[in-house]
Amino acid sequence: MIGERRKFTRQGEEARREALIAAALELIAEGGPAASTVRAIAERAKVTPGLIRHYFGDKEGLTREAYRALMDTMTESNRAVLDAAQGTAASRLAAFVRASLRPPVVDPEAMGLWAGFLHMVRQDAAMRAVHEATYLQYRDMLQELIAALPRDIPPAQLRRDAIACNAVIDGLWLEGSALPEAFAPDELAQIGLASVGAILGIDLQTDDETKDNT
Amino acid sequence: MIGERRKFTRQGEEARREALIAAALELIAEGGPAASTVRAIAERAKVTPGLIRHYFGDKEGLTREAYRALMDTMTESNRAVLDAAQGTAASRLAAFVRASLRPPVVDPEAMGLWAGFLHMVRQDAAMRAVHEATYLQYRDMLQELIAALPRDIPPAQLRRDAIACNAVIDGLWLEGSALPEAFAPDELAQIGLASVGAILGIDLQTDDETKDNT
DNA sequence: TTCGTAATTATGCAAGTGTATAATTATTCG
DNA sequence: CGAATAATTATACACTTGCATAATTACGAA
Repeated sequence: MIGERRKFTRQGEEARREALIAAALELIAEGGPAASTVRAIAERAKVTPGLIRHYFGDKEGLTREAYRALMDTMTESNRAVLDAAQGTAASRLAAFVRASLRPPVVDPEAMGLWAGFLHMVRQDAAMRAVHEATYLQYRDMLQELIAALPRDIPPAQLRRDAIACNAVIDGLWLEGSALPEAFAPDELAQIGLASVGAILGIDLQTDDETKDNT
Repeated sequence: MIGERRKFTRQGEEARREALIAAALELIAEGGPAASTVRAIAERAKVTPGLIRHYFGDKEGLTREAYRALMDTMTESNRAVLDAAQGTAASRLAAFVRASLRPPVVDPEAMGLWAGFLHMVRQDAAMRAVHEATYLQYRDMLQELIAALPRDIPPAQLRRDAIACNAVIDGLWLEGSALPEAFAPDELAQIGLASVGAILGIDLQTDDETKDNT
């Protein structure tokens, strides 16, 4: 009578998959890939390691799906910001940039998560495809916003502008997430707006929406 | 007579430390932090695992010193580019930007290395200090170059300009390293020059040195 | 209620991990 | 040439990892 077998309730495929994916993402964000062991994942998902095999085949399968889920969430969130943005083309672009340079997007744990997956992305073709798709989706949203601006530029320039704006935003996001206390609150967003504006030759800062865009 | 004890020659502290550090860096670059086990490191350095303990105390000690060595090399290399750059302030800045957006700086393995360390940086205070110092050194070089430009701006603006230019360069470096085949050769450098120029309000592209700066 | 089945847990295992300790050997110094 | 010593290797160990397989148990259907 030493070991009472653990009680459990059946929660169905979807709930379990989500719980395991969420657990894996949390662990990678907190302690890097090394911290996301099958046992740690199972414990956090309040489940036994065997379920990982049952639902995902093996740990790599879970990791792949976790990455895909993460990227889907990010894209979805960006899309929501894009759709919610109102007003002129410039103010919509400004809102998009601002959202990318503030919490919860700028966040040390989010960056840890991103970095944790980076080396897997380099070695796994399937994951690299997901990464590339996500990157291009973001850039396309940006390009869409840029194209709507009242400017007169050759089409070839559009791609370059989008790449450049994407890069500033990425760089600021990275630095703000890696060294959070090195920047004043909203300093990143302001620099981002100024830089994107300068690159595109328009003014994004004297827009009314500087304070909030709920 | 089954096991002949392995022959060896004494190579002194410095050589062994360097070999072990180089081995650790290579392994992290190739396969991420998980690939840099004590046994793999020792094998690549043509040495036995015990030497890691002997020279670095433990694996974490080696990892710390490897990171420090990597960062020192990067800073040194940037410094060399800075010192070698000739001509007007604008052309020196252009050379600096260009060097940061071409191989061997833009390189998938270099990025893998950088990403591999990122999560350790978040958790280890000593490594975070090294990271912050390296980042600020790079930004200061940039700021120095920017300050020398023939512009008339308030001093508060200088810091912001440096942060912004650093961010574009970082972002372009990242994207070029993560998706090498997504960009034409030298496309990144051109976009970088155009963007930095736009942010600073000067022209960096019609400079003569566009082609080479050996 | 009973039974079948799929979801879930329990157990076991081979391989790999970092590190401590002991054994050896190359080199230096007298 | 011989002895001392530090550099290097060898061995051992406790722990962790991912995964396979077997045992159970919750739940739906008849």
